[in-house]
Amino acid sequence: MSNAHKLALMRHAYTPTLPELQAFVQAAKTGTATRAAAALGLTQSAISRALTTLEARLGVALFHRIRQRLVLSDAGRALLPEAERMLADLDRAALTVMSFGGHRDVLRLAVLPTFAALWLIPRLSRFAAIAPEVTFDMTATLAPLDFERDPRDVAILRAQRHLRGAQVDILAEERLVVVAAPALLPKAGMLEDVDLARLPLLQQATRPNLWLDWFLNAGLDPITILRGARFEQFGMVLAAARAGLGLALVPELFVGPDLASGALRLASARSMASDTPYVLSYPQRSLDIAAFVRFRDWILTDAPPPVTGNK
Amino acid sequence: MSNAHKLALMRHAYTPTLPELQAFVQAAKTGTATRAAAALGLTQSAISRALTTLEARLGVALFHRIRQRLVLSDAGRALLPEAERMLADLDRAALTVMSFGGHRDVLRLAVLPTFAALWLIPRLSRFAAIAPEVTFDMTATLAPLDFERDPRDVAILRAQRHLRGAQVDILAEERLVVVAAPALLPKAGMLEDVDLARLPLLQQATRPNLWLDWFLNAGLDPITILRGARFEQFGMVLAAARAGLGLALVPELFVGPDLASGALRLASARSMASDTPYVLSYPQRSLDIAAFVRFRDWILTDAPPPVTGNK
DNA sequence: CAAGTTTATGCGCATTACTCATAAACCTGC
DNA sequence: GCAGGTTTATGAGTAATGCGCATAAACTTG
Repeated sequence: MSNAHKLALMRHAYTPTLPELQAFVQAAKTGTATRAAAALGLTQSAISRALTTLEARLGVALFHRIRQRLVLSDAGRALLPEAERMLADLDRAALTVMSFGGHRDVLRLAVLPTFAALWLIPRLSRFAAIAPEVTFDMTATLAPLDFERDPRDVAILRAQRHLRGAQVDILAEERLVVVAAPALLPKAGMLEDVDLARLPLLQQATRPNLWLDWFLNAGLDPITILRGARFEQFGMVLAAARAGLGLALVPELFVGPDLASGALRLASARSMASDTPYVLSYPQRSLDIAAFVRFRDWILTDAPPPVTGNK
Repeated sequence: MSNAHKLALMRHAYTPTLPELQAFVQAAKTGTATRAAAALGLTQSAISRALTTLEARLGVALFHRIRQRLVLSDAGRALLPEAERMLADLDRAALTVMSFGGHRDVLRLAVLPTFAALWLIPRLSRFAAIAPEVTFDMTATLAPLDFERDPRDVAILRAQRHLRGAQVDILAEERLVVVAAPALLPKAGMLEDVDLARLPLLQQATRPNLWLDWFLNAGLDPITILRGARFEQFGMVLAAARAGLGLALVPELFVGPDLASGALRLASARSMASDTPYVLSYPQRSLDIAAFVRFRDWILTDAPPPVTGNK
């Protein structure tokens, strides 16, 4: 018997099984084998048996049996967060992989949520038309990825031109414009800054300085500038603007559809540049993926610029 | 049938089993079911069967079968790092929990490796005498822990007096002394700095500035100061010093045993203070653990100070 | 004290994991 | 081109595991 074989047998003996871990986690969370059984669709004796075999194989008590309750021991307390995470990881991994079904090439992207919703996803049909065999696994991110640890293929976010461990291509500079529902604006023309300041200003929680920057030279007090409902994502801000709740200062990239439909109008003739562009960032290893290379080439050259102004 | 029951059945259907994951990872790494079988102590048909059931339950091909080789598909490529990590996590969690066996209370500590080896562990017998039911799970660390993510109970390291998300108690200020094997030193008296500089100076890789700081006012060139064998941990530095390889500039905390035994002698009459103390850091939740509270009280008040000089 | 709850366990069955044997496909050296 | 050796996939059957049913014992509650 080879050493690998011996090691595999030993590991098989002490490694908990999934049914055991599932029983353990539910018993730990509910405090009784009976309730754990209900949660797992098993009988109480199945749970009891699983806990017994788990404790036997690990050689340690995971629970104190105290007056018909299962109370975690120190060992059980140590195992619980790790078991929960492992079961969650397994579930997530399974669901992630299952989403690959039916497609040959899958790109895994992490994208700023509103950028994804308002800029990228609406354009994906053009990419799908030229590369129908490629599909996407898209997740939201607000921070750069560490591609040495993260299995994803590419990130799209606002970032400096250089990121550690990644190549960076500029997608678009960010320019911010002021928009509002037409009902909130005069019938014709644009508003001056002093006029803008009289209206409610919708705030973006992750970009709290935007209105301060906009009104930098307007001589207004910060209280005036910062009052207004606060929302966590630009998508929410835009929804509030469409609802007539106030003025929205948002990336020009995001307002094409609402301007085109008339749901929103520009409220000021000027715009404001941001110092941080939207970028595509990806690890060297992604260049070996044909689907990624096609996507990158498409997004860098073929994606048309955003639409601005009423048509 | 309750909703929880229905969900459990669905999840049971799509969740990979451990044998399936193990077969998948080995097949992915070796490229053939035959070699995976050898690694796992199973037959080739067991591997083939496991891969088939895994792909069926996930509804996606994890391998391309290309001329009698198993080549990972995109889905397989996505799953592999996660599956490897999950199996490793499970193994580590099992081994960690198994080490709790036989003890009622376990403290999980992360400690600087040399501090553990030379200061803490030698004193643990005194703590064990007053708290025999407490045992330890001790790991090495060089960096502060993020206690929101890390399940461990306490860290002992050199750090500033304030750490995010942790309470910090000062254990000891660090003072550094110069020691050497007696054979390397004159029969009596201490050396002046100019005399020290003529001897080989043992370097500590993670503390490269120590000798620079020591000789700050000695007017020596850096080349003289920095030459010498380099070691990654103080334990290694001390071993080299005992071997007569040169002078060691090390924390006074660590040299008690060697000074007491005569294996090392002080080579200079002066010492040098460091600006960063050794601290105990721990999250609020650890205060609910009786064993931890006893340990903290012991180490802060009862642990005797280090021994300095020949006795 | 009765009725209802819990856990642990004997017994037996259902399901899963695996082996053995083998067909089919592929590879390599001659 | 062929023999010998490799691989995978699969039918058939066995071993191991997971689980349900029933129940004793212990505990809880009104």
